[in-house]
Amino acid sequence: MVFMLVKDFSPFFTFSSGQVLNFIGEFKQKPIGISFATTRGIFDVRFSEVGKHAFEIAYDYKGAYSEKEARKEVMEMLGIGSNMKEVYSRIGTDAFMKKAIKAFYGMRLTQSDPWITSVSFIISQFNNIKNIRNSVQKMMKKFGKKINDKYLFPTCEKIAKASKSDLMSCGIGYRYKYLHEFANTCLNGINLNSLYSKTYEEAKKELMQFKGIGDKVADCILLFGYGKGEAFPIDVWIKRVVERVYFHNKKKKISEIHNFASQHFGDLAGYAQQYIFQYARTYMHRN
DNA sequence: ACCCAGGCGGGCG
DNA sequence: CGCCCGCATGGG
Repeated sequence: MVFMLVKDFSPFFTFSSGQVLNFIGEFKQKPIGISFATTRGIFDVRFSEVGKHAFEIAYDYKGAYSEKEARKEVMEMLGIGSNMKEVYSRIGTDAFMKKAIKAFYGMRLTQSDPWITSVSFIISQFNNIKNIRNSVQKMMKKFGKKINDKYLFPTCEKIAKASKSDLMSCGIGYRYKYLHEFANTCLNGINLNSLYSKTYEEAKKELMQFKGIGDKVADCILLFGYGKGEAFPIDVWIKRVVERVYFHNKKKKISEIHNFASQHFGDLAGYAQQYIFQYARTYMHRN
């Protein structure tokens, strides 16, 4: 069992925000524990509140990780490597952002691995967060290796070789063809790890070659799977709010919103996006 | 019985 | 380019 103390952290906001879909267990206002499955192991994490926005984190793990790798994995998964004072001072540059930061203080950007993130966000299109999590859980149960009472996240080989009816039984619907093709290419063609060293633009271009990965899903993968902080996923909510708050409610093209995000938030655009998204979902309505 | 969900691909002008 | 349409499925 390993312990860490983390400040400016809210496990509840971090994990109820729809960045990570492969954790096990429900989140309540006072979270006590959570488990993550990767393709290599299971992490059990517990949180104890020790002060305002401060938590003691205890974790244990099983699987093919050295202690050092496990620690890095946990830090990435919880997003506890960032200096939030600095993040907030750089994205909190106007009244709206300050309000969003105050409302979700301690929400971190998390990072899972590229394969898990890609699968999750290919399923996410034209879907809702509850369904996405359900599908991910079903895939883990159906195709993941069982460790005690839990399941690993399935490897790309498992998904590539799954029968159509088995994969369809996870409730992924018409996205089956996207996921099937993606898994097969990951098995035989592209190595997802090769995108770490590419620039944001290059990596995005490559991801968007896949059917089922468009502008928004590619940005989610780059942000939540590769930690490329300048990615700014634009879904219907982000588009609406940015137009409303920053453009006097005028319609803007996706490319114009990307330009705005890049100029306004730079390499912290992804962080800004997460706060805008949560604030919009929680406190604003559709029109 | 409807309606909606962190979009995307394809077809059209 | 911009616009428009269909899309599997589960939950409210």
